[in-house]
Amino acid sequence: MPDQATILHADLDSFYASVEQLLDPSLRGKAMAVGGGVVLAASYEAKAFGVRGGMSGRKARELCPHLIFVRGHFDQYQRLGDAAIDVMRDFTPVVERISIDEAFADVAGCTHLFGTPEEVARIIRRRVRDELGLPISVGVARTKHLAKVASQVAKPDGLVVVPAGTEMEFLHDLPVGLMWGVGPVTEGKLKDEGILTIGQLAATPGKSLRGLLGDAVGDKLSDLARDRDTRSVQTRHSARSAGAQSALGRQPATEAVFKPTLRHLADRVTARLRAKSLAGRTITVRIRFADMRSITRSVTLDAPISATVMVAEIAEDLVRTALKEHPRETVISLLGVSVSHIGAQPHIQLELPLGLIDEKHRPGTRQGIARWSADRAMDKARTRFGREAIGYAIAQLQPRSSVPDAFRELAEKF
DNA sequence: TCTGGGGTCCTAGGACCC
DNA sequence: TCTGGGGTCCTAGGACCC
Repeated sequence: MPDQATILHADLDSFYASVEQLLDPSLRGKAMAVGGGVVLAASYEAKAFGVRGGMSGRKARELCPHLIFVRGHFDQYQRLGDAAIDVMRDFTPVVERISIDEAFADVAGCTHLFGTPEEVARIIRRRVRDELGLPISVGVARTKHLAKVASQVAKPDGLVVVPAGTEMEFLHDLPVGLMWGVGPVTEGKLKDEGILTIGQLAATPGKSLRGLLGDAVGDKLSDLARDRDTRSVQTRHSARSAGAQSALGRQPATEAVFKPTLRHLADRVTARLRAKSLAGRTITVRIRFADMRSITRSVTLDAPISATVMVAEIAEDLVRTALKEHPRETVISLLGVSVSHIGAQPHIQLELPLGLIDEKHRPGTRQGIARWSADRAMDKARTRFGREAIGYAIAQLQPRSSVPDAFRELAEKF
């Protein structure tokens, strides 16, 4: 365990909204949001009215009648997010990006070149402001968790350093909701026990927390509240699953609806897997009904697959079976397809999966290989001519979704 | 308050194995 | 006839994060 505060967590403030205010000066200082039906990001001026990401556009307008909505400039988010992370990489290669607008860095190895971690953090903030025109908050601490909490405390547009040795003091009066891993449900359970601050959490016996929250969450929160975070900054990590989903509004739960939708979703997911030479053994579908309750159904094969039609047909079987189990549900509002148990795409798929797949679709058969080859050819054509240039005819019938494709592309970048 | 899309990890019960 | 114990895998659901 390092004994110096060398971990930085940097987080671009209200990122999408800040970019829009950068691109269009007339938006600066105003309550504005990116999105329409749903708020994807809100400016600080809008947040002052209670507008939050994920909120419906209608609710946002109720809270803030003069709210300005703008369509996103998604290519710019990608470019500016990359540029901000690259500023951190100018100091150290030990950078762990955790989203489009957020990253950890460990500067332990570069302080002899650039000064103390606090000085590095100041330079990063200044450069992102000067070179990109964006506000970024930074936390500096001995552990990832502390650095992350510190950057939240630093917002907006601030810097908070937690010197080594002062961690418990820093955490003591902060609300438990600031901890990584405490959401509304956990916060509610803790509140019911009278535990409101991280100091109170640290004083609660681990055994009680395990009983209240389950073994894993109880142990994790015990450790974090007592500043026992041993995670290091990871520069690489491999994906464990890949998925796609689509909200449908209100659609009848019929084959005519779910078949083309699943084909489209399977195509999106498997194209991404094939682009990284990956394949997965477990196919999971999610169905959300009219009342927003959702169910999942999954099947695990003996061998990994990545062919569009194979994933699509398995997904169709799972949905068909699940809908038969819920005959009273006649309306669906969302479908999702996800592939997990991901590993490298084997060159020749010899293992035969059991379960729902009938013989002609097994990966190791000639048909399976032919389909995989056809998908690879299609992927190449798309790379040259664009995503919309080619696709399974049935998947092309999909109506345009409420979310711009550019945002989907962005969300895929992990 | 009828609410988008991409992920990660954990839990609990059952099947199965030694 | 109240009948072990440990481990792994699978499935379905849920909490959480950005």
